Amino acid sequence: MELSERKKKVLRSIVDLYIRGAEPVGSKAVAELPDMNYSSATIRNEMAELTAMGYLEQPHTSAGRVPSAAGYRLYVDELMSDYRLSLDETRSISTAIEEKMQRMDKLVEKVAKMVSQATDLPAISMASRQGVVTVKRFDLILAGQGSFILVLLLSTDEVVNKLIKLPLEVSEADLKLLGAALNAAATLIPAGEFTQSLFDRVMGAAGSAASLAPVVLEFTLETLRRPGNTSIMVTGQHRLLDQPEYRDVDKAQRVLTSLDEETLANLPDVIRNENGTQVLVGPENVARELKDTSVVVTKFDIGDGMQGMIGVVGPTRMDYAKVTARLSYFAESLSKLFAKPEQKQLPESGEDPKEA
Amino acid sequence: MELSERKKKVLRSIVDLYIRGAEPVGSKAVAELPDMNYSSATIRNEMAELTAMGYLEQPHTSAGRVPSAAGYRLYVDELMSDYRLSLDETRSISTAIEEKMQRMDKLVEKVAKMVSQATDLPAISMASRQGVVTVKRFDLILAGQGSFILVLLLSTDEVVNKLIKLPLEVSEADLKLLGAALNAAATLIPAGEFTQSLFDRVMGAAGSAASLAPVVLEFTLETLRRPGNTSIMVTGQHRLLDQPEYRDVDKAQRVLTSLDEETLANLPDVIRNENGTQVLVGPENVARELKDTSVVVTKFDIGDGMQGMIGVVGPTRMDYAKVTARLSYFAESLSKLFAKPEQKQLPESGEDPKEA
DNA sequence: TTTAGCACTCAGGAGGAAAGAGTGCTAAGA
DNA sequence: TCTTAGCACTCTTTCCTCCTGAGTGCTAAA
Repeated sequence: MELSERKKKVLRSIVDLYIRGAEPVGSKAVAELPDMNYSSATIRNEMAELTAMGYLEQPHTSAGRVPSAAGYRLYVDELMSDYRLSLDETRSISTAIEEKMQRMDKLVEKVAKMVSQATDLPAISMASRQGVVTVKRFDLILAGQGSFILVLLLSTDEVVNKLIKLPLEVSEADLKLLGAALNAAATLIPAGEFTQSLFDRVMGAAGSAASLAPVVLEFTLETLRRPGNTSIMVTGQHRLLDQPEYRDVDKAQRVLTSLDEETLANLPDVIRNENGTQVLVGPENVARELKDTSVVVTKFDIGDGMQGMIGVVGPTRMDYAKVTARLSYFAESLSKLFAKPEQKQLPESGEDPKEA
Repeated sequence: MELSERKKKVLRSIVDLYIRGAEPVGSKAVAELPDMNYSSATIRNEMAELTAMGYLEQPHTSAGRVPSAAGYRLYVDELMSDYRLSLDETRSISTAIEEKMQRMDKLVEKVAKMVSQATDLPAISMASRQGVVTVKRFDLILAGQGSFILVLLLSTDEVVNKLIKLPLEVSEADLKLLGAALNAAATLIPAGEFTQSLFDRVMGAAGSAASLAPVVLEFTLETLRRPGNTSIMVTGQHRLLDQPEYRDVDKAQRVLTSLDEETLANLPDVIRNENGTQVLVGPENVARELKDTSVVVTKFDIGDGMQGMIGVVGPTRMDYAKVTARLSYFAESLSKLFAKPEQKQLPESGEDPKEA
């Protein structure tokens, strides 16, 4: 059933007011809004109906109304006005991103911090491999007394290295031989196809370096198998306590705990596959502990089979418009950054700074 | 002035009781302890004196006593009984550590998680270089169309790599030339001595690859300069909220915030240089925000010029004996692990499992 | 269809009394 | 001289109760 325009307007106003004030909204407050040309009694009737329809809830008889999960859902999907980032906001996000980020996991960490700071909420950041990874190239570098460096160039263009120490002396020639054997037999092979016969083949071809092969292959296998979500990072937990709904320590703790635990590993499953920003309102959420909490997440492309995800966690009452806008901007900026790593371009935006 | 044995016994009992109960301790509670053979009145007199001496405090007239910072200090330095780890505890710590930890920063992360779990408090973990770092060896590996991998073997035996993409084509010969130039001119040179003339020398010797030199040298310099504390990690913040003193959200938030911020960068300065476990009681602490909080830290050796540090943050009332015991055990285990990476030995302990 | 008015509900704060915990002091006992 | 029992006193905490005010739903009039 479609809502009347007026009902939508009332609902939107209530959610907006509730987002700012964190307190149940009464009919009078709504009636006093500048462009609301009805009396509180009229609003009251509308509110009663919206409550009956399940979009609003009443904490108790004589309190105002609070949006229900369904109410938020509607708000997020249809009612909320676009939040335009101000020039200042885009600028500070952009310069933050431009700081070069070296490694994958450092990136995840930094992005999480920036997002958390930009939204004043705890943030999640994650980077994961998509699809199957293989080794593009093996390199072995002698590093002195019985140790060498193994360098793997992966199909994702990640470079992984490991210093391997062995009790026996290793010669340059041995390493060359082993390197050739590995590059011949084990490149472009996914983890699933690392069979015993592959091990045997490498060891056969490696001649005097055969004894080194197992260590190298084990490490390679481990690297290729490493759980898809290479790194995940949560920061800014303390910002949760800024939110009035988490002045209740128990509530706060439940949420913080489930952020700390591996609950978040499930997050990817919940996220729809499309790109774009997605809002998980309260009960739609990953973990039961998060049922009074909303999660806003966005995916972005890192290129080369890697996918990134950033998100924030906050009260269902959070300012979806603002949070969504900032997250999207982040995601967009990051995608562009990775698309053309040489010429760090950032999306144009914020020409007309104003808030909605 | 030395305290009488009885005063010490009373003080210890009060701290112990307060640690368990988190509530001011009255004379009656102390008198009722199994091996306390005095009446509450006697205890009361002792308590009055201990209060006058500054070891105890009274929240208000009719509450029991609470240890003052000086009281905790004395407790930690002299009174607390050794906490013997139970067999179960040592075992679970040991197996946790035995899981191999790949990279330095992963290690820091894992250790922090384990410590936090073992102590039920937020934990800090940190690994940092000691002294000056240099490059032991440069390697450049061709990686296809205009990109190559730079591999640095540092004096700490860390291996750092970076995939460098350049607009121009790079030839194998160029890389060889550049590699030779780098190894000749820039190995064993600390960051402080990366002068312009060194840049010039490398570029001169690199011939046709001269244009690649600056990128490589810049990255090297950055790596060598990277702040001593390579990685720092804080986890388990949510456990702080378990402690009754942090049911006060504002207090909790202040502490969490200062954990999140870079306040911790100062930690190394505060820590005495000796090894061993150190307790920072309340006001002795790093940041003003932590004045109602204690920090227990231990250093451990990672070898090769790297130093590790683990610690926990909790209420001044925390169970120092237990926390100290667990931290020390962790540190000891980790040191041993790094001393002989091949034969993972763990310290013997917990033969006689019992709590003090 | 909208609005004014009114009776009703209920959370939250203020005030006050009572309970309970703990103290310090005094005087008696070992 | 040291220890302990007893008691008056202090102060927090808890539990009432009462009151206020915000907000509602309903009815009747515009």
